[in-house]
Amino acid sequence: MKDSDELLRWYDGAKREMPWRSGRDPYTIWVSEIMLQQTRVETVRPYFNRFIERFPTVDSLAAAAQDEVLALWSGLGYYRRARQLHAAARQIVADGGRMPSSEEELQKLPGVGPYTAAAVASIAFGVVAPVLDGNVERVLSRVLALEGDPRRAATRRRLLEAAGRLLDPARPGDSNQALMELGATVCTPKSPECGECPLAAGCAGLATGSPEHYPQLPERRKPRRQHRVAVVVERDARVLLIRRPDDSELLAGTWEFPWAPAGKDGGIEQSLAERFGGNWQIDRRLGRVRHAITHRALEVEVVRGSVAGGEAIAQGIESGWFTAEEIERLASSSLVGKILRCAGAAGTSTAADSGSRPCGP
DNA sequence: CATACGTGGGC
DNA sequence: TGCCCAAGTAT
Repeated sequence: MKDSDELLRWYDGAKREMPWRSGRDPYTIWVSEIMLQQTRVETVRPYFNRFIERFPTVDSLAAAAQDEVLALWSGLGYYRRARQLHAAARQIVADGGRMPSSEEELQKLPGVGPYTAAAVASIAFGVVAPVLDGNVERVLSRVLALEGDPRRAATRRRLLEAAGRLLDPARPGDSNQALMELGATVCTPKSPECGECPLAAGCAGLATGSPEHYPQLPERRKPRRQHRVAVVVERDARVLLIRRPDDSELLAGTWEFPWAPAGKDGGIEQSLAERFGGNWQIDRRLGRVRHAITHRALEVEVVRGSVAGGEAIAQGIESGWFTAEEIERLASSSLVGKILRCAGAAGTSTAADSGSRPCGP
């Protein structure tokens, strides 16, 4: 039996149930593929369900405000995906409302690269196009016992060719998903279960005796650590948030507490004044939130504060006073929720008198 | 081509 | 605790 047949037979018996696998609506599949970028299936599942319930069609997504889209994305990470998904939906509607069906058209959408274009084209439209994601890269690096960094362009071409050979022209979408599912559940980064693998017979990596040796990924750079002081300013059961600019490199378009770099002696109030205007008075009582990001780790110390001089937030910086309910609905960074719970502000927690006890994860 | 982007889970 | 990893894309 051909490898592609073995693979599909295995997939038919071993595939996991996923909400986006129930239908073949291109919009739904597109949304799922964007959410799944660098994100585990189990993490995506609840976000996907909430998102599709609120935005069941391209038109409903295109008609939404960006803040609401970001709020539904809150906690999922890589927020650029949400903004680009939203922008792409508006682009599609402006062009007539039909989902693009070819790889070439799909890849013109913001946030859609080679992987997502091939995934949507094959799964939703039956286009015979191989995908190359992290799973496929690992599975085929092992099958071929490929030495060297698999992310080099030349190597990727070879992997894509191998993926194409495993594609069943009658079921390209299932073939692609089968290879990814295999990587996610059997051909895992550590301790692969080669006994369960439909490709084991022809796997050169397994034949070497140490399939885990592949793929040979380059070392990662260590993240740098940043220390910040975030200020929870509360007034009439509302808290002050600042909106990050859309072109911000980090957490663009999301709301956050006013913050300043920590460590400058006595300079927090001054730093805040320079950044946001107004006279800041800070009551240093609250705890600490650790916010880890892949490439930067933030150690956020949370303190209470107040702003003298009315709404003295510098012009040009978008800011607002939010109730806990509004934050629940609209605030788009999960760090805001963490800090709010830590601070016990606006009636969101019973930890209001947590004193200087560190809090957070 | 290297780097940055977020977060949560596993060991 | 700290490190690795996960259905990639944009710059």
